[in-house]
Amino acid sequence: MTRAAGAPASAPALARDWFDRPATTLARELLGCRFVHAAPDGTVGGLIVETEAYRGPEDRAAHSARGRTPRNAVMFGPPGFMYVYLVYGLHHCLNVVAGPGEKPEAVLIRAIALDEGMEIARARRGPAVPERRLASGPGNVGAALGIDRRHNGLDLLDSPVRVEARDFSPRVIRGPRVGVDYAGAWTARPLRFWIADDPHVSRR
DNA sequence: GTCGGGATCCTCT
DNA sequence: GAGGATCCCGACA
Repeated sequence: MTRAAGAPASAPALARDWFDRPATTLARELLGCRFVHAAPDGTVGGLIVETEAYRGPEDRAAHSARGRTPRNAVMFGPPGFMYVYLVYGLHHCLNVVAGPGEKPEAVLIRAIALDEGMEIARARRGPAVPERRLASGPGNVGAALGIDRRHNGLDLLDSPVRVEARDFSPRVIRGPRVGVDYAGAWTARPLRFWIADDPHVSRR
């Protein structure tokens, strides 16, 4: 992956239509896009390098599999919104709601290669954490970017959190998702996507 | 109201 | 590789 060092280039935020497609497609297309959170204590952002697609109600691993609830209601809304939830009572996982239309699909952001606000991320994660692990793994992404349940339901087109178009085409590898052993036939489906040879990917 | 489980991560062995 | 941390959510009574 090649990209100029130093200050990240500014790219236009993506339009609603861009998010309006199945999670499998969106999970691929999000790789290489910049994810940015302009928090009150500073801006942290970087390139998305690892994602997982969670399909509609038929996907037993997806939170939408058991129907609409107060927690997962955002998934049942329009695409381009954030779905944030707490797992294991500790970690906030960050999803982008996909389409098509209001089909309850979403893409989990599993790893980001930070290129902005590294010192802020380190302050949140701890001084001993190596750079490549600052936002590697879904729980770490939430921690590094300062995302929690207060961000659930935010519009990526109109909030301090946004996604910017990518300016290159990464080489993408796909494989089974992580931590969904309970999902029957869906466990082995290759719905996890990552950029080949990127050191920030959580499980290589 | 109660209870069991979970889209994780880190430390220790 | 194993196990603990930690608490919200959803199912059920």
